[in-house]
Amino acid sequence: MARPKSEDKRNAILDAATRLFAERGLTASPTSEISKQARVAEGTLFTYFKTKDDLINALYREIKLELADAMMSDFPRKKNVRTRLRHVWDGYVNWGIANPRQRKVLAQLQVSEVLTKESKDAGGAPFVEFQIMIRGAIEQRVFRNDLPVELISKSLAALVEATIDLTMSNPSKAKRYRDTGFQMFWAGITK
Amino acid sequence: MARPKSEDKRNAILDAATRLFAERGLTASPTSEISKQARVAEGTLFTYFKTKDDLINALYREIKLELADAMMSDFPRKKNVRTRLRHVWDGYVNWGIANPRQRKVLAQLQVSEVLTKESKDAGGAPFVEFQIMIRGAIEQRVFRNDLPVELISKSLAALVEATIDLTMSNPSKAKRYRDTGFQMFWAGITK
DNA sequence: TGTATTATTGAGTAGGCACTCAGTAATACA
DNA sequence: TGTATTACTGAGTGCCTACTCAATAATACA
Repeated sequence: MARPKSEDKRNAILDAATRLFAERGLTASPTSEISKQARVAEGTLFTYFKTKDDLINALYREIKLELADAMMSDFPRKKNVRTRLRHVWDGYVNWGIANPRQRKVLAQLQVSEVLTKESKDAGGAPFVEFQIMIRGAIEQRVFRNDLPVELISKSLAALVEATIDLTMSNPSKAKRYRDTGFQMFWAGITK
Repeated sequence: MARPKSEDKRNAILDAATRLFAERGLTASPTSEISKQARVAEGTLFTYFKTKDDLINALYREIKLELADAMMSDFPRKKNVRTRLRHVWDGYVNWGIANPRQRKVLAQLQVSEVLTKESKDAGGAPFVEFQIMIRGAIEQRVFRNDLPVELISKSLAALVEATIDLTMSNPSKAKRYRDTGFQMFWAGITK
């Protein structure tokens, strides 16, 4: 085994990358600066991640996992569809407000050209339970006719994003935006 | 006046940039490659745009203008709100399907760190008429209570984007997606 | 305690990039 | 036609970047 790698250092590197990526963008954040902020030598960064692209892909998976966690923890499996969707909605909104940097980085990563197909698949994996819920609800005719699964999940994501944006620029109305946004979403998908 | 600049060359540069940015991303598209594809010398690029960031900002405005044009041309000012919104919806969807590259580039630009505040303002300007329509409809109580203007415009954009994504991956259902998406949007915002 | 293995360091390297500039060609205007 | 002005060219420049590597230190295990 010899000397083991340190989970702390790995996290410090990912944290530093998150901060820099959010502030300056992916390509304006050199590995020299990332390692400096993480308080490790530049070479160390490359023992934890083979290339900068590797680091970026790892960060993507990490953030997706966190987000899925925020949405699916304490998921009320026994309750009705509306309640379950509302749970997911709130989890997403709260996560976005509490983690603006990760959210900003995620937005950059999703349009970047460096994510591999494997990373994209891995990023979607934690959301399977959510997908299954949607499919179940479609079969039970909870939603309006012929709504494709993707339209539902994408519009949820989209409306949540809009809700977070609004809340960030006017935090005192947080509760109202969260309610209004969800009502809008629910009215859109049900008959 | 001496020798004038050529509108053609300027467009060729912007076109080449659009193609490259869509395929490889902003930062993986060197000015040497852009000028090569535009069939001009690299120096020429810098007589039309002072810096690469300048070029990017100019491209952003150009694309936003095209999009606004697609949404607002033949705008039926006399018809009711639903019809007008549907017009805008269709214009946006059709533009996105017909111009996948520009759409992809726009997505990249919007999260990039190079857009100036001036460019962002300029990019929003062509959509004022749309904003005015929304505000008018709110005053006339067409929508459900207390919907913020931004939530309406952002969710329109978001649902259109989702609709376009779906259509691109399943073109035979184009018409259905367009209808379903809009119905969903309309049901969401009205009471 | 000794040893094999691996992490850590940071100066060094090669490659790529945005941008320049001196020479040349094209155009507007007198 | 002549001239002033400006566009056009592409080799050249200096900076910055991702990544390497030889030396050193830390750890697991016998």
